[in-house]
Amino acid sequence: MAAPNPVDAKALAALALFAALPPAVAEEAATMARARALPRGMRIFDQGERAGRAHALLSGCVRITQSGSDGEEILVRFIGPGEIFGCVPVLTDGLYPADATTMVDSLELSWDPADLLALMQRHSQVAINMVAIVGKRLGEAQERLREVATQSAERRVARTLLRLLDQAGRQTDDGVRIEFPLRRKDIADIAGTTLHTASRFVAGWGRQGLLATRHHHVIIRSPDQLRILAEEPPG
Amino acid sequence: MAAPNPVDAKALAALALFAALPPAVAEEAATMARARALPRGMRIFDQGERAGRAHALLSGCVRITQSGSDGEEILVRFIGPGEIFGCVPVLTDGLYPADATTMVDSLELSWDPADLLALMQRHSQVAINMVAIVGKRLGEAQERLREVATQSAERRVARTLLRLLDQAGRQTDDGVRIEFPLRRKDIADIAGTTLHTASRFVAGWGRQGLLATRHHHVIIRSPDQLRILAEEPPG
DNA sequence: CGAATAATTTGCGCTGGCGCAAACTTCTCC
DNA sequence: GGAGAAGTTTGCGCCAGCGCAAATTATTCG
Repeated sequence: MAAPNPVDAKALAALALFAALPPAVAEEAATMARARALPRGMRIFDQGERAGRAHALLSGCVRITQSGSDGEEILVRFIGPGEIFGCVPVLTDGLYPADATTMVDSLELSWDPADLLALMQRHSQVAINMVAIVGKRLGEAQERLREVATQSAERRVARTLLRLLDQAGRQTDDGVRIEFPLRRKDIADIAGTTLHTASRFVAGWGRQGLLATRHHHVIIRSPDQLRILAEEPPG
Repeated sequence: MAAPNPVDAKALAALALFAALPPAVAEEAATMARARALPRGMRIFDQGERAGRAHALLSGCVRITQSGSDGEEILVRFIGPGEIFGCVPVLTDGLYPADATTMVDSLELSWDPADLLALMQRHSQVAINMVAIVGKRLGEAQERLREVATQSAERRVARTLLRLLDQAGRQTDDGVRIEFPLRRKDIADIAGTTLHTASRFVAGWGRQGLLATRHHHVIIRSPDQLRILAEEPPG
């Protein structure tokens, strides 16, 4: 299952974690990394499990979910190509805080926690980049928190789609397509509502020609209309 | 308003940011730091403002709030002694993501962003400590997110009090006292509900002798009872 | 291509908790 | 100590959106 080294150092340089660093560092990281091809639907790690590896995604996409003791879950975030995941516990309590599952066939790199830590110690810029990455996610989480606590379900669903558009939107001749396979349940879990409520809004917007769904992919035809729904109180 | 240097290096060593570091580094940070005494109710920085300083709290307490374009706000977190705040934007977009206000007379340290950045570059452990701090907060934010999205208001209010108890609880002969001055509105803003709803629950628990409020301080008489409410579906 | 399966849509009733408003209590400051 | 301000409690009505359940449609696979 594990591909042997050498891992391509150029692929590493594309990670935000290694931005603004000399190529030598990326090569150093490459020698310590392990590459793996992961089939669709594969569980990469489980919430609460000992963090045995720190991960980065080269291609594909990974769903990070967190579930409580009562079984209720939320979708914490989607990981796209070039993003890291499961790296924070290396520096905290050593336990993965969430589940990670591939949504399509994917290619990941991973490191032994001790190796990554050593790399960060040798090259402070790597650690600094990581603060920036984690800090950005913290800001996003706090913004979502405010939205879930104060805004209507409709606005939240609209904002969810807009955010995904930003993260993984690609122009097609039909509109902007979100490059993650999205079920209604996924949208609901990000927006913090139920499958049924999310479906009602998305179906309504589909009827208005604002967006369309094909093969579990959402295509936004008029982002501006959606933006209005996301900003404005219901009208 | 600004006290002149020297800043006490021993005070710095108490910050989580400088944990596991030789005293020399704390002294280096001390020479760059500026100390200020802040009166109660003072706005330290505003959301969206250019991040002119990175902050740490020596004593007192600071409330971090985030508000949206519509004026709705949430209480992101309380900062207690030894915690840093307003440090992440140093490494990201350079804009404070929230408001910070003192809740009591407080003492803060602050650095020029460039100085803190240079310090992190020279001493990777400082940057690594910061990843740990920010990562821990990210985990907490995601947990709150799940709670707001899936649990009843009652459970969330109960959990809010328990979390504050953890962060700033001190045993007294009357029960465990939360060392932050807390209005009902604060509790509501953390729990993600309204003043009225939060008040109903807290008042009810007060009537049952589970807790008491005096001088804007909450005293929990039986944390265990509260814990049951936080865990169990309403019954 | 068609059957089996999975996902989505939609109707309907119900309720948690929000919003408003008013009474009451507690702090603050002169 | 008393007037005023600030914070809290509580009653009441209402509705967004959850939960259940069933029909419909899309997707997968033999």
